[in-house]
This record gives sequence, structure tokens and C-alpha cells, in this order.
Amino acid sequence: MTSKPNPIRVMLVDDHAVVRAGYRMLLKNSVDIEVIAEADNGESACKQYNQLQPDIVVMDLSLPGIGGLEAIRRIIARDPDARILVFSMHEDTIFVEQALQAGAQGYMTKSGAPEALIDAVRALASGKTHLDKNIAERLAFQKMRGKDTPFSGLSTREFEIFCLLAEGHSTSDIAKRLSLSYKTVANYSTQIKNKLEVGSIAEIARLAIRHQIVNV
Amino acid sequence: MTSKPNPIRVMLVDDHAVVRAGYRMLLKNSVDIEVIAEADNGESACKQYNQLQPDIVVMDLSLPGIGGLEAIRRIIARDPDARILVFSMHEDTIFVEQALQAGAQGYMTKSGAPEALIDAVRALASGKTHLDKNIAERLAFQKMRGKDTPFSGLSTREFEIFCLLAEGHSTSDIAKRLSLSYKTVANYSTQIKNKLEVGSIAEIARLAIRHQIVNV
DNA sequence: GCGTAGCGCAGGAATTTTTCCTGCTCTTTT
DNA sequence: AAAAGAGCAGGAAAAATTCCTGCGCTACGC
Repeated sequence: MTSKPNPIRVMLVDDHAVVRAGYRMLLKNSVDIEVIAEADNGESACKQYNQLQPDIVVMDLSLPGIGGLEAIRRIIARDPDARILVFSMHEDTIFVEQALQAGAQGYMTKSGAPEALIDAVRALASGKTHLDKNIAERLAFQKMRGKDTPFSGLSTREFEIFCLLAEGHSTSDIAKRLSLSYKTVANYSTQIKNKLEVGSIAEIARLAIRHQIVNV
Repeated sequence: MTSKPNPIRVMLVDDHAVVRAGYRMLLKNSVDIEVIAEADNGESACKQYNQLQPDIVVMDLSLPGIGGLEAIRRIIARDPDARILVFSMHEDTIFVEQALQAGAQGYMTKSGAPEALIDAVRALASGKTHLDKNIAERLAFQKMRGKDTPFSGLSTREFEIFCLLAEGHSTSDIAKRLSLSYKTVANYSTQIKNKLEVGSIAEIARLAIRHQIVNV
């Protein structure tokens, strides 16, 4: 617990100034962490990253302009060693997958204990990765079951019907269109919900939109 | 600028602890404002309001359990003089309309300057109302042109159920949450589809996403 | 003051959808 | 040849949807 000569230099990226202020206050309590920059959008984050080369980026995903994911990709593209901690309100594992795939080394949700942010920053600074415990577990389960994207578990037919459901077609609509018994489509629909672990058509729609499978 | 004997007593309501910490820090800079309570959900907010009778409630709308809107209604029902400032991420005017109708005296978005929050709190404390400048303008324009969002044809209850449907909740889910007969919710659901001229829950979800009423 | 209209709420009845189970065919893999 | 899995669909029970009706309440206009 000796004072360190080189504090962890952090850049905060979040579109809400109040929220950044919250992070700042929180991180101020740790002498080994120093907030050296803030950005309220993805472009600015990329630019500042290149200028200041912070050790850690703490980044929200929902940003105006290019989103958080794209910002991560751009930062990583220029500096493959960049260390980015996503700090998002989204609990859904799809966001975690996307963030990690984009190059982030950590993912925390805002609903966790504020102190967890500090632990995560330190973990990333020391070269480790850090996932929200809750989310890591869910992700692990998904992976064990051999699911890359949530859709890779779907068969061709299932995916076809998934798309039509997401577009707003009714079961009997789809049956007519595909020349199937409505029973068949109904059964597929149930099957799809099970595989994707969603409970309603609304969630199917959101999932599809999230993956840009259908347009908003 | 003399120090005041009776600071404005504020209660913060937001489900993210980090965000509340941000508000706290921000408001701490004003000697005439004192944060006397925090809540991370609607029920707790109502309970604490009754016990502590804060002068001002600063409230997010997206809360677990009963949403922010319902919390506002309950607080106002018990104390019609309650002064509530909504501090939300939603820019869509539909939320402002709903919040004001529920009884709030102010609406600010989180994307504004942090200092604006302080002004708003002071405005409400002195008996005035306070709307985000940007939003007030849009609201005025809409009203003048008599042209609202597709949702303005929905009643308060209908809109509430619309949001829950779009989030993926089932009819009986919603019935439990709102303490209604599932028949009532089912009937509302049909009514909503008719009013919005959509044929399925998936389209409800997409409509809601398009208007950023729910997150993708 | 009284009619009218709209909202919130919910039951009845008929219909449709969903769910869970089962069974069949066909193809692919081992 | 056996096994596994996709595609398809029916039966039966459960759940959701739709359309209709009705009631209480509040607000508005005449």
C-alpha cells in the first residue's frame, strides 16, 4: 500500500456530464488513479486517446455519433494495446459480446456497487481483464452451450421464422407465406423463444434490431 | 449570497448508485442545497418521501418496480404540494408530457450542462416550474401545430402499458405489476394496437425503439 | 344542473395462439 | 446400420386475444 509514483491515467467517456462527475468523484478516492481526460462522444474519445494515451479508458456504450462500440474499434485499431473498460447500463450479454469482440478488456454494469468500478480499473491497469461477475457467469453458460451469436443455435428454418416474427408478422401470416401449417410455425416460434431465452415477441424484435437483422 | 438558514432539502431517486453519487457531488457545491435522502426505486422513494418530506425530489423515470411516473403519481396523491423534478435521459417530448401530467413541476435531461440541475432545483424550491429549454421549445412547437407523436393519442394508462409491452413483458406480467386484471391489460393491449395501427407486439417494440422510448 | 364524452376497469364468450408432447420422414454423420 | 437432428404437423390443455357490454368517475359544455 505504498503511494505509487505512476498513477493509473484514466479517460472517462460518457455522454452525460453528471455521470462523468460521478465517476470522477468515485475514482478520486483512490490515490493510484487519476482522471486525465473526459469525452462525451466517440469521436472526441478517439482523438483524445491518440493525444494523451491514457492507461485506461472507461467507456459507456450509448454515445451520440459513432457509438461506443465503434469508438472502441477505432481506438484498438490505432493502438492494439489500448485497455478499455466498458461501463454500461446494459445487462444483456449481447452487449458484452459485442464490446469484447470490439476489443474491450472489461465490462461492468452501472447497477453494481460503485466500488466495483475501482477494482475493475485496477485490474485492467495490471494487465488483467475484468467482467461483471453476474454477466461473466451468464456468458460462460452461453458459450458452454456452443452459442456464438445468439442466433447460431438456430436452424435455417428457425432463423427464417425468427426474422419474420421480428418484422411483426403473425403466426398465421408466416404460415401462409411459407406454406406451412400454422401449427408448425407456432411450434417453431416456441422453440425459437426457448433457444434465444426470450419470453416474448417484443424481445425477439429487440434482439433482431440490436443485430441489425431487421430495421428499426 | 448570504448563507441561508434553511437549505433546500433534496431527495435523489435513480437506480444507479454511481449516478446518484454524481448528483450528490454536484449539488454539494451549492450551500443552499442539501441532499437528505436517496432511493433506488419507486417504492422506496414514496416511503422515504412520506417520512422525510423533502422540499424537492430529483427523480429518474426508468426505475425498477413501479416506474418513475407511477412514483410521481403516488407521491403527488399523498402530498399535492410535493415538488418533483424529473431528471431523465429521455429527450422525447412524450416523456415530458407524461411526467408533467403525473404531477412533476420540472423536467431536465441528463445531457444538459450539470449546472442546469442546480438552477432547476432552485427554481422548483422557489415555487416555479422548470423545463429543459430545448424541450420546452419542441413541446411548444408541437402543441402549436397540434401535431404530436403517434403516442399522443394514447391515454396515460395506455402509454404506460405500451411501454411495458415494448419492453417485452407479457400481459399477465403487466397485470401483476400494475395490480390490474389481466383482462384489463389484454383489452388495453388490443386498444393500443388499434390506436397505433400496428398488428403485433413486435411492431410495438419497433415503434418504441424508433422513438427511443425503450432501449434496443 | 344535466347530458355527453372519455378514461379506467373488468367480466363473458368465442376465437386464436401458445405450449408441450408425440410421431413421422428425410438427410447427414459415425 | 444406427444415431442424430432438421423439418413438419397433429392432439390436448392452457393462455392470450378480440369484441362486446357494463359500471363508476371526472370533466366539459350548454
